[in-house]
Amino acid sequence: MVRVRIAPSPTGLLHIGTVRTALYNYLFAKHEGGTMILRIEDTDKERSTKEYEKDIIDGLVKLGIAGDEGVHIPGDKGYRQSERTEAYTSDLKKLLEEDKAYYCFCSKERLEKMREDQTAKKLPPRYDGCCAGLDPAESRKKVDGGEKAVIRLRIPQDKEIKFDDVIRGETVFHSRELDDFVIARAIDDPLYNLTVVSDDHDMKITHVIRGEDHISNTPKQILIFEALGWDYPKYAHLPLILNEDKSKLSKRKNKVSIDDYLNEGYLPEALLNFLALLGWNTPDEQEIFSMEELIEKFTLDRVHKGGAVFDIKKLDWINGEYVKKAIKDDVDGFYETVLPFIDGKIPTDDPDLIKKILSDPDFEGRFKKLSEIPEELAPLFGEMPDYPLELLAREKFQITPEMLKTVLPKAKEVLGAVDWERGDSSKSQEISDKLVGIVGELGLKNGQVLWPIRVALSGLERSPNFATLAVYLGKEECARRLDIALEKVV
RNA sequence: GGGGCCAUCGUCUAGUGGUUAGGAUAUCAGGUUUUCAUCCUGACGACAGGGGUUCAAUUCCCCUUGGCCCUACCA
Repeated sequence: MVRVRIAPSPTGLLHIGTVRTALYNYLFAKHEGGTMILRIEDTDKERSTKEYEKDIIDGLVKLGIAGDEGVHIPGDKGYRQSERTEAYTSDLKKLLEEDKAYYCFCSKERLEKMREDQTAKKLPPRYDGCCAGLDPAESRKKVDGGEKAVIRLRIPQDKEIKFDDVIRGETVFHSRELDDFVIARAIDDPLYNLTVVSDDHDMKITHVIRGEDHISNTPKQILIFEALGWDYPKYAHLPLILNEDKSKLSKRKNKVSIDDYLNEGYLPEALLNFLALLGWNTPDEQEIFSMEELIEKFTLDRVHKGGAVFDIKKLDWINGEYVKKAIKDDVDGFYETVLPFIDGKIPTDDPDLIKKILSDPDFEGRFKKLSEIPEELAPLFGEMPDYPLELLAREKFQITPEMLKTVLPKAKEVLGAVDWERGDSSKSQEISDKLVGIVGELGLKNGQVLWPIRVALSGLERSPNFATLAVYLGKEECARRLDIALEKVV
């Protein structure tokens, strides 16, 4: 039975990289019919906060990769490391009793200086084993007497540590490259490598799927597993997500918090689809996948080894595809998700009108992100921006003010002859035909008629086309805007 | 410095001991009875370098180079 975990530490908002790792764990677990555990790694009391923890859990639930039946979250069947101190203490005691670990009384200052010296001599910075030879009973007495001491793992002298990475194949480290690293600040204050091992064992994790940046932690953790006499899980190290300059994705160079993307109007499914493709794909040419398809098709053997640059342009494209699909499939649901983005910017007293606009073919593809919607819809609501006569009498189309004096009233007359309810797109063709008819009637060119009409209706250099504008502006507003244009001419 | 990982268009990637090295995105150009957007068509664009192995290497091996990760009493 496959059992995986996603183990974020609550020291920041939910990170894109965490989401990708969570997604791969989720897809793997679901594909294999296994379970996934959400474990909050909050042993660093200085940096961990409840706010971040909440943001992470809520975010994963919101994205749909935690909180359902197969994925346990803290309070449910998930875990919080801060609540497992007894387990760690008991493991630490065992290691101490069996002399697999020892107390170290070295001061931070001494260690720091030692590291500096080693670095200066171009030696690898390693613990010198100063306290390794201390009598355990003596050390114990000193600690009981209140003296401060960290706990270090005793590393085997000359040993190869091998593991078969599911994604990378056999990976070998030599124990000589490691030093007796600290596994706890105190008997009741464990550090990362110890807690991970303790948790992964107690939680019966079968596969550890995590970022490549943990490869070098793996031999350390394996050594702890062995010291404790436990089998260790299978490891799968995922390629990193990269900044444009190929360095590890960082908030200095990119937006990394998932909230930023959600707030900008990227859809959760689009985000997940995009993230899934960063380091994994299918041999066919499919790029858009539903969650069901991802679960069905996801396998670790198709995960890449090389890191992938986070390309926001591609995300925009994928999001655009999802937006189009969402409008076609369920415009009511889409309107609900759009509401927070347009509220206060576009009148929302007539939801049906907005839904019609969103569904209009002329609006297809006009927004890739929900945050772009208010701006795109603005020409249809409220007051137009003021614009100069030159915009109306565009030189490019050889439009003269004299032409406008006949075209604009003609347009008003033609539109006056058509009856339509604001938003009745079935009249779009008729409106269009009538306005295009002016072209032949006055013996002008398309641009000489249609451009000024469109500008008059929108006040903008760029906008949806004249018929679309007319339909959604409504008859009265069209007349009013044509009058405004006419005033500029006379 | 040490250790580890990685290497196909700008980016995400497919792929094979013999292919016109494929797709997507981005960019550019043309078209879609006005603009913008969409859409369609087209163009541009890659096997890091050097050695081997082989009749034949982008593909297998080695080296170099380059990039990245780790090198905490963070996770």
